[in-house]
Amino acid sequence: MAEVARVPVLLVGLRLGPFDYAVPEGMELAPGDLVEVPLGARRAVGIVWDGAPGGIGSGRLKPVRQRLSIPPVARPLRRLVDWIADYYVAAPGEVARMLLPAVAFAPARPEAPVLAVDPAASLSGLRLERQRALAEAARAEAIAEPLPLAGWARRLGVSAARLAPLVRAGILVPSAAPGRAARTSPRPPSPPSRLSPAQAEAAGALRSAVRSGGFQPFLLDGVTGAGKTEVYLEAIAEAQEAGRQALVLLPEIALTEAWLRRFEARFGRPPLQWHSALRPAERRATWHALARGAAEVVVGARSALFLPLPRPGLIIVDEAHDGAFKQEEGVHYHGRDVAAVRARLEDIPLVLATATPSLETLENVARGRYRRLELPDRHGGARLPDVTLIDLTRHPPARGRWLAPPLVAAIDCALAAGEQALLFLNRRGYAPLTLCRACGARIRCPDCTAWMVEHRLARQLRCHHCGRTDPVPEACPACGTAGSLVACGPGVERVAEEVAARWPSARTAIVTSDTVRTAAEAAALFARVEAGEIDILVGTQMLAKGHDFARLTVVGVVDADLGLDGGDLRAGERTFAQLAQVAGRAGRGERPGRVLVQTHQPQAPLMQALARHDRDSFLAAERAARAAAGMPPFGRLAAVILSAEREERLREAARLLRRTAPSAEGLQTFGPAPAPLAMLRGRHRVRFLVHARRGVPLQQQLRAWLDPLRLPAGVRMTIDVDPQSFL
DNA sequence: AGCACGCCGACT
DNA sequence: GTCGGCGTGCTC
Repeated sequence: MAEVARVPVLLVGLRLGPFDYAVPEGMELAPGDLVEVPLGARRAVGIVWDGAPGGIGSGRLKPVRQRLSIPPVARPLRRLVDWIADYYVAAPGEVARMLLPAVAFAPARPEAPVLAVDPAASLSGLRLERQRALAEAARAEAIAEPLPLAGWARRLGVSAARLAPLVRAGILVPSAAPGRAARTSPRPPSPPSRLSPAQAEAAGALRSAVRSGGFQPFLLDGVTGAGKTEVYLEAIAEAQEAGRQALVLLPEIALTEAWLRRFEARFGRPPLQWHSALRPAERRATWHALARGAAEVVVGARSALFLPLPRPGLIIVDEAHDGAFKQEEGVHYHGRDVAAVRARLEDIPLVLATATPSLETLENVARGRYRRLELPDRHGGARLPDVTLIDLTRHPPARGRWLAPPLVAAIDCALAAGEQALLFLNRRGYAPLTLCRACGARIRCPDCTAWMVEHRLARQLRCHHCGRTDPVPEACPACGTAGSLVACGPGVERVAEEVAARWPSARTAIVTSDTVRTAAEAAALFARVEAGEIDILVGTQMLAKGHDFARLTVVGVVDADLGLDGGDLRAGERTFAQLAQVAGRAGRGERPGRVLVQTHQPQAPLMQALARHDRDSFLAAERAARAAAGMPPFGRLAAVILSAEREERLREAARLLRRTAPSAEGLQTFGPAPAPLAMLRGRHRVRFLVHARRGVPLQQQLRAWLDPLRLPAGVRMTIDVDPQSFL
């Protein structure tokens, strides 16, 4: 009997396979093709995978049902799936789901025809006065670029139906220049902004790397305000000139208005965007435009790493130190590291841009794997701000207040000079803790090991871990005493309250994920800041990133010690980066900036290094400590977190893991320890931590340990290789 | 991840 | 006497 042709198929979204399927007579399948296959009683979507099929008996083979008309998954992306599954100890089918967003399955919609005003057309075909007025208005718009009908309707403030007579009368005519092609076709870029010698040198190195191609990783290392963006925009220009696509990753795309404006200033049009706030139609258009190679530049959050790029030329990770690149749900991956692997698999240059590189990245530089390009000075002659440490033990704020006298004085000065100030406190809400004066009870989340945080503006108590919200109670829920609840400690809302009391005429804005939810809101806010309509900004880390406010001269850090408790491996590194970033918002324009840092430990090396702008000596000390302890990047960690609703099931699972835990040469397993969030969303959690010396095959050990285990029902296991946060 | 199969409590 | 709870196992 003739052997049936078979292919391995990776089942998308399933922790299975690849499975073999029979290829029906007359169907042509190549690796990367998307197919629909039968799976038990249901149907599943799969990707034809590479390599030899498995050896399952041909009697059990089922045939592929159909080949889907979706652009196939290119080989570098297939290898990326394999790499991620292997490195992060995940199922390849689960990883594969990340490259097929739902919109990939919706066919690209045909482009709406675009219309332009025919200047020669006569208005005599219009009978009604209001139609003629509309036609005049359309002419007056004198829009160079043709728009689809809906675009004209928006522009003129009428419904699309009211424009129909104008189309019939030949005033709005189909245009030969299609809108989308006009937006994406190569156009000579405007002359680059003037670059400093250091910028020009870095840009030259990047341009030549893009020109020659090949995997070449760079660290673009420049102080805040050094003009890193302008440098890598030159590399993007080079990619465009070579007809290649560029991918730019930013930590929080919703706040990239300023970035988009700089891009548009350089290239004359915006790039495509990819982030969670996109509407489905935009998503679909973007995905398909990239897949068919029509678009040149896409900027996005970490999920943009998995977009199809048939002609890739360059990957940039901006603010590469940022913790937001680490995915903490589902497949735990680090966007920065996956970007590096994708660049290697695509054989193209990679640029990590940051003022505060991670120790991991610096180690790659030290070992000669990454090339460092340095921008030591601020752009345009601006100086780095003066950083003053305020010793809170010597200059305590008044009781119930949070701003120490020296910081108040500095803000007084700035306001008197018509300048702006920023107060940074990485704590949302009004107060992190509410307690009862009568009985001492503290209000906690019933589902998490966490306090409920008062949000006074929203009149709610919120759990920042599970999203639970409760009304603020009138009486203590424990003892019933009315009016006994008091707010403890400051959040941004409380600092803003103090600001309002102290500077009643100052215009203040609170900037957190609660108050600024969308890109449009962020854009509107930052426009007001630039127009001088805001005097004092009070906000969380959202304010620390990338913004460039020319009239902002004073930055106050309300509590610099906040990130340091908790015994996290990277607490120091992260705190330094965050404070250096927020400090970097001061004095970016012509006026010099001042940063005032409130701390209880001004003598701590971290604070001293911050005050002296001496990043490198701080990092050298951190590096030495990590090396001595064999901690990353001089050794590796993986966390295994078990969670269950029923505590006894969790204990049972923990005992099982403990009993079977690997201990090999250079490998140690610690735990079970209660996870720092011992309860999250109603599930109990414990954590194991595996430490491996350099060169020990960590993932192999994890698989050998965990794959054969049969966990008790209801117990979930999460593996986090290279954990960044220790929650 | 689904979905079927299978073995023990409250209903028509 | 059945409906249904979810624990267990399987899917090329």
